[in-house]
Amino acid sequence: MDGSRDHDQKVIINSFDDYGEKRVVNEMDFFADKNCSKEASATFEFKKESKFDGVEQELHLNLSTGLNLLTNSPTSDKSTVDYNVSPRISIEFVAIKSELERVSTENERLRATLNQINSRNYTLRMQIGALLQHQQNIKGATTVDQKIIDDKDKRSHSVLNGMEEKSMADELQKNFQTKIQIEKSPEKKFQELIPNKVPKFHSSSKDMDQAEEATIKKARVSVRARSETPMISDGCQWRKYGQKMAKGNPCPRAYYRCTMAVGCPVRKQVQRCVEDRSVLITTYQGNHNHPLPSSAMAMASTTSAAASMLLSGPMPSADGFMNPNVLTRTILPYTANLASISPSAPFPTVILDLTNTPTTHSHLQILQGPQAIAQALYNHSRFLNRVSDAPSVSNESSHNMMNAATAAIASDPNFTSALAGALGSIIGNINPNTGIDSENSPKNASESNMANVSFARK
DNA sequence: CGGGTTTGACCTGCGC
DNA sequence: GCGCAGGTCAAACCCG
Repeated sequence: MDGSRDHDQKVIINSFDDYGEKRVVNEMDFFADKNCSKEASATFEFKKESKFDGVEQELHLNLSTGLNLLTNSPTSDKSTVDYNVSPRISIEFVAIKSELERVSTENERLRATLNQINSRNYTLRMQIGALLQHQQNIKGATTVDQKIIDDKDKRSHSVLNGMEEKSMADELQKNFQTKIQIEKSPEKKFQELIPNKVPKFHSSSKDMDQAEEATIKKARVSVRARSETPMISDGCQWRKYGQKMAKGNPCPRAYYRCTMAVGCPVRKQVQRCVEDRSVLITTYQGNHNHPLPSSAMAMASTTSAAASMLLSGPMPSADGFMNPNVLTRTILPYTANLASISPSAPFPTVILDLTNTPTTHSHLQILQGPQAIAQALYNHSRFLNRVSDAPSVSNESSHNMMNAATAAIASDPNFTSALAGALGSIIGNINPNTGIDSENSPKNASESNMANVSFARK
């Protein structure tokens, strides 16, 4: 984008989108009427030249923000947006509508795929759990309880003879180990970044593996949110198992564990912020070993993705690797503290701060709470996609981001439109009625996914 | 009576 | 080794 200012306070702006198409904001006339300065407003004449199906089209949008730019005016909070759309938009509107239908169909297909994958994942986890339990019983079942479990287990597996059972167990174990190795690799990178915040590692590979597992297990996601209730509703069922007074905070810390499935390892701690009692700090640890209701998917996926992002190690940059604290800048470049990695926490911890009051950036004013998370994740995803080095890492992180945003959006249709609008304003190419970016078709699976979800609930 | 909460005891890791 | 703090356990208690 380039611009120049003439003597009449007009700003001429030319911009180019990602595809090199020229977008011309002809005029930003903040003080056109010098004799009527009391009601000065910003007017954007938005002229867009694009090619659709080989036919050159022009889209004229006259956007009157209605913003009273005078700071002393008592009516400054009555900002409105008026869209006077030229009839020429109708052609493009039809094209957009068909694109929307196509995207919706694609979204349904992806949703079905996602459900299928989740289902398979759940089945595999159950099989692994049963297998590990079985192996443990076989190895050293010395207590009475273990013998009882072992007997029950043997009875339940009586259909299989010993050889078949062993073969299946070996196969599962093999697959499980392969999967674990794949999932562990990013963790090694994480150790290099914050060696002081993870348990001490020893030279032997066995110890190394144990330490890595411990770190993965202990990775935490802390969510700060304003709430008058003792616990924020995240869709899961929790059972309180302890309460302690933490040092330096007069408010007690409550300990909860997930009770949606037997043996679910997820724990959470809830404590009020010492600086601001209205802020509730909820710290999640672990991954659910069971399917979640849609109401719980938003928070679970967000925290899971944040943890994955944390554990996925350094993000690439032109001159090597970035410190993970770059999250603060890349996840949400507009506000400083929505997401960060706590340097003082005993375990690697991502902090998602949802307490931010709206900023002066207009496109962020509609984003609060889960919307802010989705915004952050989307920003991060876009950032990663612009970085060319180490695509495996960036793609993985990006994918996790998008999963979280997807779940958050899908779980709450109320902010779908808001998010779509926000994304449109960020991308800078938006249909004000649909929030659809008509020509910036997603460049990769992540963005495609995001767009699909944004439009699906309309 | 079953499930959830409370609360003191216990365990563990870490710093000195 | 000792003390401290965080985290967990489990018996007692509460509630619908």
